[in-house]
Amino acid sequence: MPFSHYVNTTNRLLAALPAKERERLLAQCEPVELRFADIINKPGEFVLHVYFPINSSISLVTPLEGSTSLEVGLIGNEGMLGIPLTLGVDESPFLALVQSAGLALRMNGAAFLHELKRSAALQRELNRYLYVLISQIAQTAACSRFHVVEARLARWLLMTQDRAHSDSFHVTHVFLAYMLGVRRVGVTKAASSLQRQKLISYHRGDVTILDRNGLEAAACPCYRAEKETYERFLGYNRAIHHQNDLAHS
Amino acid sequence: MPFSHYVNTTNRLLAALPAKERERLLAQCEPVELRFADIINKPGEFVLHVYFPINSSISLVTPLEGSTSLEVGLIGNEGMLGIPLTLGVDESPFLALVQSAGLALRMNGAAFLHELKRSAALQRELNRYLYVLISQIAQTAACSRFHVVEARLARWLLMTQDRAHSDSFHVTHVFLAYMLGVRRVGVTKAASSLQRQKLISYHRGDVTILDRNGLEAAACPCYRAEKETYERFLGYNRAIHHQNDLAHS
DNA sequence: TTATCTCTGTGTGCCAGCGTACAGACCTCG
DNA sequence: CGAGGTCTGTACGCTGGCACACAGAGATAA
Repeated sequence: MPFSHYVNTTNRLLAALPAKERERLLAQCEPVELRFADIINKPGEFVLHVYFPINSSISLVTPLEGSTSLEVGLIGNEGMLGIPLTLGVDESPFLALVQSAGLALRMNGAAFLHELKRSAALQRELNRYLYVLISQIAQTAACSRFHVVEARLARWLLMTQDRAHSDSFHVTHVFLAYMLGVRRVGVTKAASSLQRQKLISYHRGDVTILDRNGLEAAACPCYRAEKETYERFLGYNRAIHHQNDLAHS
Repeated sequence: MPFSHYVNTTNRLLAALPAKERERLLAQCEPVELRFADIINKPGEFVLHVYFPINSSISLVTPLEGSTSLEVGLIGNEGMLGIPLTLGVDESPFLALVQSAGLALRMNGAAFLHELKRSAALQRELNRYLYVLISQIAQTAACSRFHVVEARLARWLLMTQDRAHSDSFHVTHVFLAYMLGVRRVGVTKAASSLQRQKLISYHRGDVTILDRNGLEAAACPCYRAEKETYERFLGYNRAIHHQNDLAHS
């Protein structure tokens, strides 16, 4: 089954599961095409499904009184949307919207909970992922408090590129302003600065990363910090350890 | 045993457990006196114990490169310090320090994990608490991004008062600046403004809340929002529901 | 009492980001 | 081809918080 083979290597959370449990989950997933800026979940709404992104990414946005808001988390193929379910809560505190279009696997919430009960491996994976997500939210909090727009924008672009698995993707200045919690004008300034430095190029929403290293230099240290956290707790090395653990048990 | 009777009504997380499991946990806890500004855990350090605050409170602080930092969470008698353990991780991403002095119950991490495995009720409680904590971190992120110092300070004072269960507590401007991620001077300005409005009074670190309602009006909406989240997911009403659930089962 | 340390208050210049407004370039569709 | 919508660039005055510096008042200990 080529499809299943394809996807089980692309969502890393699923990929880290023992084959049997992974197949059981995949059998209950349906592939869905996520479109840019689609809203998957509103704050306070029931969570009906969980999503495992493949090459798409999903933003977690905290609403605030008024029209302001702030992205606090970003979910790509390293994770899952629908964490509240694993915590025994059936609603989400966040607005979840598609940040870069692409493929994801969707699974019914009740079915997911049923599988979660059966699979200790899945519990373990999700727990670790939750730890990383919390770290990310906290890091983003400090970042958005202290760092200037240009550095935050650079970080955002890098994180999105990592999750889109592509050098170019679609995103407008208005959308970025919404995510970063700044004015659109602020994004325009920062973006044109990055473009002048030949780190990126864009035209009416189509952004291309030209110089990844340069962009990393322009980004705040949060990008590196976050990446290290991911590597450390969800990365390849850990997977090796995990295999060893299994071998010993 | 008067001590055990006293404490089991004061940490709400423990109080929500069935008597048998609560007693088992309490038997393995030791009471500790937490002193102002004591550091319980540094980022990246091993988590050796979990803490259930009684009338003390503990801050979770995200460190950033340089000397800057930001408080992202606050733990009082509604919760527990040591969440990473429940996620299968033995270190914390945060600096945990005592924000208001008082009593807490401390338990060995390994013993806690052992009990956690045995007690479905404890798992349930901690899961819900974790959900609330995540909401709080995200709320704080947006708050510190958008709201002015004076409103944030008011919020902070209210949250601390709630957890200290007392109208006055000890905290200096420097400490507050550290928590709020601003300059000490900024705190001095905001605090003297609140004092001019007769909402609080302070002298060399001893703060007293004079007008709680006024302070709530001066605080950003985040305070109310957060309180509602707590009530909703950890509060009394939920406890009632919980009792009903038990009765039906 | 005196020296020292801690805590709080004030002042000055600076800057990033804000709110608002407007204009030009580009795209799409009738 | 023209009309209307979308995306991006620029300008202007404003303000909250920044860095830095200094001063005075209260606490503490010799």
